[in-house]
Amino acid sequence: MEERIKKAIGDALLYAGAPAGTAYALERPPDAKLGDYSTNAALAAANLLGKNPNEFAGELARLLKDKLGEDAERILVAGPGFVNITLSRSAVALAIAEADAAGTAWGKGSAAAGARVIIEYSNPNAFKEMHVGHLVGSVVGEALARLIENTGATLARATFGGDIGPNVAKSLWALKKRGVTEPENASQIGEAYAEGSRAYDSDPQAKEEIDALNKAIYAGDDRALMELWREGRAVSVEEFRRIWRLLGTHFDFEFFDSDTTEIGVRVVRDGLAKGIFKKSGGAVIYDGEAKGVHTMVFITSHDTPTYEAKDIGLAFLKEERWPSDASLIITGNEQTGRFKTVLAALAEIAPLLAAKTRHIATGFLKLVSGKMSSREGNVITAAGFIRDVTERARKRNPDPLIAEQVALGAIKYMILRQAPGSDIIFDPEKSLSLEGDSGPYLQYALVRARKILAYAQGETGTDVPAAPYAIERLMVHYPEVAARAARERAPNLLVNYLTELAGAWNAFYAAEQVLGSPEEAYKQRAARAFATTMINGLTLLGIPAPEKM
RNA sequence: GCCCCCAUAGUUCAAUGGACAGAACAGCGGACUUCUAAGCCGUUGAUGUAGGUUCGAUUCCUGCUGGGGGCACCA
Repeated sequence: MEERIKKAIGDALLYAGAPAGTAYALERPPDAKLGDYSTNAALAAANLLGKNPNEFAGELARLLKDKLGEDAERILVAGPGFVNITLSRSAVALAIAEADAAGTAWGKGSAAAGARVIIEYSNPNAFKEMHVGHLVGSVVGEALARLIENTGATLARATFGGDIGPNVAKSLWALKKRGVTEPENASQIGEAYAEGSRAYDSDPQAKEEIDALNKAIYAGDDRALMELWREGRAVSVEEFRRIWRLLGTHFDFEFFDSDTTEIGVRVVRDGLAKGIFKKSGGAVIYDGEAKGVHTMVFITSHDTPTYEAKDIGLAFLKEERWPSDASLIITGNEQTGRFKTVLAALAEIAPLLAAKTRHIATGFLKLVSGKMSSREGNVITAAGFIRDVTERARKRNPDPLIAEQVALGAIKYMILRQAPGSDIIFDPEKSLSLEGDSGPYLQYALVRARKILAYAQGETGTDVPAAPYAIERLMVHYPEVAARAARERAPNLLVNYLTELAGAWNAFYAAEQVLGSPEEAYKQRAARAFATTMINGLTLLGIPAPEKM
């Protein structure tokens, strides 16, 4: 529908003498009473042509009436020169029939058809537990992956975990001290990390031992140590996979630090020879000040690579394993500055690779009670958080499977409702609430529609209402919203839309009887289209669509 | 010290340079033997501050105030 209108506007603008490629917006008017679509095309073109906006809008409206024919019921000029289009009931009915018939294909786009996109997210570090912060990246990354896939792109999901470096040494040091040779579970390793961190900061001798361990891990010669390292890593990764499964995500590539050090060091040394990097105090640095980014160390004076060198290595490794047209990296916003430096350096080493790589920051998850830190051992782990919310959801849903779907819906909604990048503040008590503007609100609206459809026995009433219901007119916009959320990498646009859609459905549900009504057939189709739209939308966000609640 | 981000109802969040700044929670007031209450309807309440650009600024620019993050051998 959107495309048809865009084409009509484009043709009308050309006919009216506006320059080709005049930029304008086609959007939903602020009030549904004004119509289904609104454009500022007349304002934009009149400006360029030096004409009176209102007169030009009138001209555009007449031309559009001609072009759109029976699709438009009303085309009016409003305000400073907006042209508002109200769809005819046949055009709305057509869109609803399309939604109903298309099923899971409803809302699928083709804007990125044929493109290969690799997206990196979640990025937990082995030898630590995943905390609620990782939940943000995992949820946002998966939603973006699905949104982009929905526009026709071929997608690869990648995650990049730290499995080497001082943090790992801290954990191994404590495990060794406890005499552990075969780590049993992730929380044991998480505790060891906290213990090692504390010792590193307070005990000079421990610090020395840990630094030595770190070098030994890079060297890889100590067989017993490497065995413990492998075991510990395996236990960590197994737990990560369990949580990813729970969250409905999976990875085509699980990269580790240890995979990227060699290639990273090689590329940086090569760049050093070309003058891209500099030696400074024995370290290899990228002097970013001239480019307005932070100067950072890539290879330390102890000859070990920093995360920056590993990120460079990873960029090459990804390209080698899965050549792409676009590469997205999702991390917490505290890494924004670091990625500016890494991408500035990469732009000098491999301009094409850098040009297609984009860093996307997610917000920090903050507790009302203060910042969390795995170093201080007062983390809320991802697994523990999900468990708590699920427990809470069980009060209303004895079925553990549904409780889990509701809990995950609540958590994901909380994360995805905000514009990506802004911090998420939550009061554990409040965000556990399943009421109001929330995931369960969307899920519940869907369940109500499913209930009606399940009760339905045939279709008796065949009357057609005089005007389309608000819920129908809202559904027409679903494909545009899904496309825009993908284009702008902003899942919150879809979340907001679905919330509005659920509200419109609930209002319809309260005001209209479906089963046994004179318009039963018509209303059943609207209910089916709503269920289809909601299921597809929730699926794109990675929010479960329960059968019952 | 330098760099980046942010500031919107009491609270948590929305708002491509456009129309009357939207929701939700909390508050206040309603409807209801229903396919219906995790719901529905009504209502009170906000753009930190001083300028600038624009026909039009929450949005762009500058100063100020307040908050967060980052800044060479950590990740």
